[in-house]
Amino acid sequence: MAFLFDKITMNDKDLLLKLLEATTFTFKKHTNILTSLKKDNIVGVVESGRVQIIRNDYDGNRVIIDELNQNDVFGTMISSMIGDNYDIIVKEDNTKIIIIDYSNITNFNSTQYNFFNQFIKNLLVITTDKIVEKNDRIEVLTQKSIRDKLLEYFRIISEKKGGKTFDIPFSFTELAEYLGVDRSAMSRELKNLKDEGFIKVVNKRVTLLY
Amino acid sequence: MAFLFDKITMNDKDLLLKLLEATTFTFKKHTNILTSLKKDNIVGVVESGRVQIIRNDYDGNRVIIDELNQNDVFGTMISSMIGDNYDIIVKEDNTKIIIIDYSNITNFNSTQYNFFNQFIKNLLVITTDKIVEKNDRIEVLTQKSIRDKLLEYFRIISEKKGGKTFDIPFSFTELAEYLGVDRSAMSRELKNLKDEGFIKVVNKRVTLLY
DNA sequence: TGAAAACTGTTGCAATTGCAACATATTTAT
DNA sequence: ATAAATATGTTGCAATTGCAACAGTTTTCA
Repeated sequence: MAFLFDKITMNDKDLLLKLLEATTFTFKKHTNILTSLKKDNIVGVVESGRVQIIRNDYDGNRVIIDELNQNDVFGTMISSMIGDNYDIIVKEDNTKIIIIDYSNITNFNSTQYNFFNQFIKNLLVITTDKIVEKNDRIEVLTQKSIRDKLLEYFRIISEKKGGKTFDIPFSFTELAEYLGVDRSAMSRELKNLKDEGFIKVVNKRVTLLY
Repeated sequence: MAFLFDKITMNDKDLLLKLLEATTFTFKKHTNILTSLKKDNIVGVVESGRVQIIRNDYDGNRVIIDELNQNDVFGTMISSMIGDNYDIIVKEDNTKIIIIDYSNITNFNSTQYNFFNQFIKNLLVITTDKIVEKNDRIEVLTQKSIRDKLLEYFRIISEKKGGKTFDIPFSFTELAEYLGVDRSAMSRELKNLKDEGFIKVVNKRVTLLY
């Protein structure tokens, strides 16, 4: 997995964060990070813990837009979220987040600091990886039936892990949100897939039987 | 809109493209670019013309993953597409595409070339913009009904344009693919929205009446 | 220009889905 | 340890949707 401070020494990282005026925050579980931020165009790095980017529909539906663990990077589009029913919710106590003002990155004059170049290259790799992830999800979401959404989702995970057995990194409630379908309807369709012998499900472990 | 060669002089651009061993191709309409490429991890820039990134389902459904016009950037995840039913289809005659090997960008040592830094910053901005676009589409796709998908899609366009009237940049056939729904069912729901007085549609011009 | 291809609008119908409303089970927080 | 909060599994039912099959229109291109 791409890491934002790859190929940058510890010392250079510290200097870089100072030059970019980065700040580290520690959050309690359930905190909504957005309300704690002053700037609206930032890059966030999860130093430890876990957060989710959520959108709440006008009609009460939740959508998990992103799920972020240690070393994951988010942000740079926060400005488009403010006042638009987005939440960035901390899912673990003592989650530590590094916040960098995005304009400090794009305006940074790197001629004197070699490692900045590596930093921005890393950031580029991470954002392109993220596009691939989004494309995967779009592929899943454009399937027409719940069955096809599940099978497409399983196919993609299975392909990544390189095997017919894998763990779902979600609760079933969250999986339904990820797929954009009703939880109970998904539950029913999972049962159908099991009964018809397409898959085996034990806890969060799925095995494709075809 | 972010432009890959922003703040880079014409001369520097030419030098940059030479240093990155970029190649320009000219394609005829209907060409599938992927089959013409040797490398599988590239950045493409549409110099002129129009292309679409399409995925064909196993069951014959098309999904428009991306739609690219002049100056748009694509690629960097092509490797994950090969053999996975993706097509990059040229939609206009004489479409010109600049192809850059992605590894030439990440491995480039920029200490001697100042403008490379600007280039990679531009690329970063473009990819983050693209993430915002993907998030928009995900938001649309996670709506549960065709009606809500349409309204959410209209809401986002309307918000961008800053007005209740706007043009749909798709054919209706393509819009249905973008929304991941059946074309005729979408057609029916559009009619319902019109009949119920929520929207007005003249050709590709939509007006929100609420 | 003229034929072929692509797009659009419409409708009946069967299949799928969301929703609501439960009962249990599991996890979290004090 | 216990109460509260979340998550899970299930089902009936009404509403929505995909699909198929048309006819008519517009666009493409040789």
